[in-house]
Amino acid sequence: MAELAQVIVDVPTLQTNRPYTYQIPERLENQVQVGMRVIVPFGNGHRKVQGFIVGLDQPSDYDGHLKKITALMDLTPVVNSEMLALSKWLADQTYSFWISCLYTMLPNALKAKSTRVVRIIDDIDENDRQLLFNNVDQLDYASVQDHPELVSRLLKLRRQGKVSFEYQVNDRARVKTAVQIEPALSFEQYENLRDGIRSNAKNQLRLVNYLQTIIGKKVLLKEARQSTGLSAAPFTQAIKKGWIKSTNVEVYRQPIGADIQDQAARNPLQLNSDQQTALDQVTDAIDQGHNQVFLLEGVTGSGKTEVYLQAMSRALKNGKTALLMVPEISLTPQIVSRVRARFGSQVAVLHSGLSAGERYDEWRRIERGEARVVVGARSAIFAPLDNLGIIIMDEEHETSYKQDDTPRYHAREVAKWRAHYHQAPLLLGSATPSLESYSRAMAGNYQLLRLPHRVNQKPLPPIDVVDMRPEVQRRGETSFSSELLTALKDRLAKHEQSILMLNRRGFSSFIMCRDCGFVLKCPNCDISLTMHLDSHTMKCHYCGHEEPIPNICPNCHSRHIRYYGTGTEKVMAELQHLMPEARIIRMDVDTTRRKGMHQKLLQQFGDGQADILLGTQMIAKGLDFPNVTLVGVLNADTGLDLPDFRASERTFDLLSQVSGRAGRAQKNGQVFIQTFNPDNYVIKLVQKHNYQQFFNTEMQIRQMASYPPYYYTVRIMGSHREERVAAKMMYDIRQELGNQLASDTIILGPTPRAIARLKDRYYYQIVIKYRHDNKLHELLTQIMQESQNKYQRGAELSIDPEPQYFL
DNA sequence: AGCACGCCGACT
DNA sequence: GTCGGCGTGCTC
Repeated sequence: MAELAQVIVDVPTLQTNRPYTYQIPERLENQVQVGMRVIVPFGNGHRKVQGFIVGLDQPSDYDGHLKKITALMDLTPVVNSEMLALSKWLADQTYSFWISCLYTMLPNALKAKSTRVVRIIDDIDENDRQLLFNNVDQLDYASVQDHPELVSRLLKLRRQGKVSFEYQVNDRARVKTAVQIEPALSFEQYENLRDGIRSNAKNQLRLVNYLQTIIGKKVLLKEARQSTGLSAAPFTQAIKKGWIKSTNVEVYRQPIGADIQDQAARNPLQLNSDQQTALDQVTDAIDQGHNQVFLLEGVTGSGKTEVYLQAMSRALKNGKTALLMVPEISLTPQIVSRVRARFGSQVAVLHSGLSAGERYDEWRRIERGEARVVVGARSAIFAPLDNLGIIIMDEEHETSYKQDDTPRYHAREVAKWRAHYHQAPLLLGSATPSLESYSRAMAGNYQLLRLPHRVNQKPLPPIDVVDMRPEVQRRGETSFSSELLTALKDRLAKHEQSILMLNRRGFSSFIMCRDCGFVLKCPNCDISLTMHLDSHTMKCHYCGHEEPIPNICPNCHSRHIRYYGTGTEKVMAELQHLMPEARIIRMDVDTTRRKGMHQKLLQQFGDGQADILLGTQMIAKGLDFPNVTLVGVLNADTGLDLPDFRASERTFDLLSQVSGRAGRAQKNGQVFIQTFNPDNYVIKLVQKHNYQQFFNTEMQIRQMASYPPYYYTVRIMGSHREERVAAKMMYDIRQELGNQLASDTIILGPTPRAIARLKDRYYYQIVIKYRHDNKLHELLTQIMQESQNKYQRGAELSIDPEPQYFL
């Protein structure tokens, strides 16, 4: 029997980021297992905290007094051995706390809330008793903690031994239960009963009739009431009289819409030859348990989803499970209902709209093996599926798969880890693959699969690039070229719909000439400079280069150089003025902030309640409206000149995706892209629908500038309330790195971040670009470890591997 | 994070 | 001379 347990405690700090050894009390000896949650005393005050058992009876060189585990929180482990290993790997890879990784992988309901309670243990002054405790002998610490004078009184009383501070850990993981009933008597016995019931006791008679129909079955009380139309009272009576047996059973919370299925999608569709070829390769890997990565490059409308569904179906047939990842924004009811139609009740869906309880229930269905198919957004990569047969990641290039909160993991990397663990294939799908993935496919590390044709046999819509420079010169400031306006009016007359996208990325931070399209760039890095209004300078966030804000364009000497950007509100007003009779729906962060609004607005547009959908990037993804025949991009440039080496790639993705929204069904579509840079290679290649050539061009640029995928990158961020402390820390780190890294490793910075001061802290960063550097990871881990003691108090350090933005 | 220990200013 | 300020270090 195990006597000692290694526990990771819920204290997310550097110094406590390791297992602590606890004694297992005898009464728990037979129950403890690795992966269970526990409550343990921690620290001087013996305060109670939640923890996870990560090992049993492992040797420890700690020779102090060992405390005992207070309680077990679970009957079965909530973290299996795969997840335990994954959490450890994740903490190491992302330089974050083990405990944070464990919580990231689990539903929120499993993170206990702890409370402090102050209790009177000896006679205290009557005044104090009245004032502090309101004449009861117990007090919730949270209610006084913001009143320093009350807190100090309490601390004094504690020193005198008159009150004690106690800690409670409250598990929030609530299992929902419902009453289930079962007939307790036989058919004949109910017949006999009936004779004894007064004929005007209609409800009782109806109940007996009903019970006779469900003999041998168990039914939820709620359902029984629905079928009989009876209130709860007759059932309660019947239970008392022994006519019915009742039990409490566990039920799952049903998210709204969980029963919606797209009936038309129930059966597999006939695949075209491209789809079939792709599927065959994937199913081979599934059958053979081959841990291979596939990259499925398929233009918009090429039927990738059907390939996913049939691959998942194969995994299930082999007795395995399947995981489909979709970006949150594309996780629409349409796609979910399609998966449900194919796989029925075996499907669990994980998305951000679920309540904590619903998410916990879906998680348990997966964990117990009741749901063998999981569809979900980023965090679904941690779904506790056992025996995975395939992992699919749709829109693999989407930046939302990596986010900026710790642990800073990329879902694609976690997917690779899990696919390897299960010896299963990983299928990455996209119309515009990330350069990282595509270059791996080119190098033969990934198997490339291609779907170059749309399933409806229609060509991709023609794209007109509209040069806005003469337009603005002729007509003054406007968001609409005459071409686009004419086309919009034409659709309105034909009762067809249009989508207009306003690209707002990078909104106001860079400067562009309205006459020639010139953008100020860094002479060292070839990256747009960012405007800093506080210092009245243009700064490069890579190398720190700085110059004054120009008044006239250095290229054409025009005075129309200014920061660039327009809001949807303003465009909406202009459009309404130009086309007073058009019905317009505006979609941006403001109009979709309320939960469910996003879906509702799309629904309205889909139902034909508006002629034009005007929105930001969020309208580019996954929408499929057959009546949309016109797509307009109002300002294609905005994203192009962001001070970000991925700006071109993102713009190419975005413009390609939004273009794919036109002409999805029978009617032909058309696309207008308005730009001040009509000669830019990104715009030109979007126009030609030529991903391949975009890839080649962009790769050359990346190679010349030593960016990914030629180099790996890491960003180190340091902050402090005082600027010079933050700067000093980062220069020290730079020094320490300098002498120890590989010769072709490039260290950029330290530079102040774009938002150098945030929440009264100053931020500095170092960016490291490297090819092979076997010392780097270890060195960074060490720097992180040491940072606590080495640098001034109040200094914070974080490390972001492969950051999405360098801003 | 939260608590104790420890060393300096304004009070009975 | 003491109460309590928050800087520093530790939690099995």
